[in-house]
Amino acid sequence: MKNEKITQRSENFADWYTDVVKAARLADYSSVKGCIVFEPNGYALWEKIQTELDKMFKKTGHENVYMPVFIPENLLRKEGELIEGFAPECAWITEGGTNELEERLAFRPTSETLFSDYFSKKVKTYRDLPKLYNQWCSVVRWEKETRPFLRSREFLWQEGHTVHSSEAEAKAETDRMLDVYKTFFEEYLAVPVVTGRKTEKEKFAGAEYTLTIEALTQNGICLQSGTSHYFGQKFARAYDIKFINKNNEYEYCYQTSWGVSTRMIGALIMAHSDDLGLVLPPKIAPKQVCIIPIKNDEKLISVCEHIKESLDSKEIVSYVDYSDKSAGFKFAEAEVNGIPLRIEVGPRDLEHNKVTVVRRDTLEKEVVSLNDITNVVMQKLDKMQSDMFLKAQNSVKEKTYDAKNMEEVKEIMDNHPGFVNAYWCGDEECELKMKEIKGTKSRCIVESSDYKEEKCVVCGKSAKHKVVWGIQY
RNA sequence: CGGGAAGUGGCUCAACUUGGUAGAGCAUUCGGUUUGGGACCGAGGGGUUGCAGGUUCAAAUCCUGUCUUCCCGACCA
Repeated sequence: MKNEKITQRSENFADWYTDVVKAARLADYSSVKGCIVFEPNGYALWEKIQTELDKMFKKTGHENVYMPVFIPENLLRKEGELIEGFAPECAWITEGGTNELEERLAFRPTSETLFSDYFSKKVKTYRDLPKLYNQWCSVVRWEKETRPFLRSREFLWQEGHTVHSSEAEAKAETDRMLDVYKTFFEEYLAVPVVTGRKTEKEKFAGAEYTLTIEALTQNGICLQSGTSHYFGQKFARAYDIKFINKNNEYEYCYQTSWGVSTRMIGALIMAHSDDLGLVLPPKIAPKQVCIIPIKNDEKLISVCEHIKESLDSKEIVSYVDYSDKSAGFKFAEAEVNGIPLRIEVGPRDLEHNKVTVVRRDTLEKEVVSLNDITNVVMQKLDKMQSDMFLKAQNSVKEKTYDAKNMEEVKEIMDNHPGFVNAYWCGDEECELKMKEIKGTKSRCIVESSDYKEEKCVVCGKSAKHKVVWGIQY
């Protein structure tokens, strides 16, 4: 079995990725440079991700809001580090209708400024705090090199923005949301992640610190998949967000923001999919089971429909493939689209009151009794979800290395890239030297202390941090 | 932004070197036979060759510009 439309991973991983995106009809290129069309399969996946994440946000006390897509230039410029970080990739509107604008408007690259402006009007006393908001929207960043889902000029995401009355509470929020992301990635997407703090060089423009979750692709490339930022009082000072505390004194608020984007669809594809196409974990697959009548025969179709009804009653999302294509075509179609389970209903099995169930991840076939089908499906979906996570976890373990010096780092990155654990002195110069090895960057600081025994992998001086390094997409 | 490659029916490509009626496979539509790994036979439809200029009796083909995409690099939360 081989899908002729898909380049094999061993041949060219980058081509394989775009082939899977197209063959599974997740997205296609549009006529707008650097922007993709989300096709029904891709958008359904995003909707499923949204639904599950949104539940988690609501459970942790967040409310959804919506801010404008435009940001007036002066508002964007109030916080110096932010604009410095984002200015090179802002898109600007200079005309409205037939008139040139007095002040140009940026398409939001991120909404800290709008939220801060809003908070400054709404927050008066400690009783107004905290405010825990989230918005689902798209943002625009004028990227030079783009790839479907991984980096595009307009992309969909969620950005949480919260404002608190104490440092401790805001920091706890930053940790909590990183944790929500980690849980979501591991339990729903079945994608293992490494978590930690970004270095000064890699942190979000305007943040005091940035926490991150980092995923790894099958070919050992790192994907920054979600970030949670602690702002301290930086934006509060720039946008004048003050409240009266319990001592009847004015105090600047403490803020956070956190976001994940459609890039996680890229992470999902690169973690699980294979040479036959998309592979989706059952908990995030918009369609979990495909029921295929081998022939276009009334009797077979009626059995298919009975199976679907029974699965419906257990809230398993299934569909019957009614198309008049050949059986082989339908099998291949379900595979390329990453439907977790396929049920083949044909006369041969049906003589013994049985059907064939096939798992997408392992392609394992099992002939099961029609009476047990719903239970078998539920068990298999559960098993598949946990197997996929374990498999991905093993794959990350295999691609995680320790390095003591630059030669070791170079050997790893040249031959079999992945996560590299190495100690670091904290000096940006050393970080830049690492970059000379195939663009290796710090992914995150996993633990810090003033090490005496451990030496910086670059300069050999005493280390301050244990850092995970990698090549990024 | 630098280097490289490419844009021709919906898709993949041929014809370009040497200018002269745009062609194939897949997809699609209709009819029939099929259906347990991408079915087969027959008949049809569909292209002002990315766009804009120029050269020429004549341009998919030569020239200029422009847009888009892909790969490598730089940049990038």
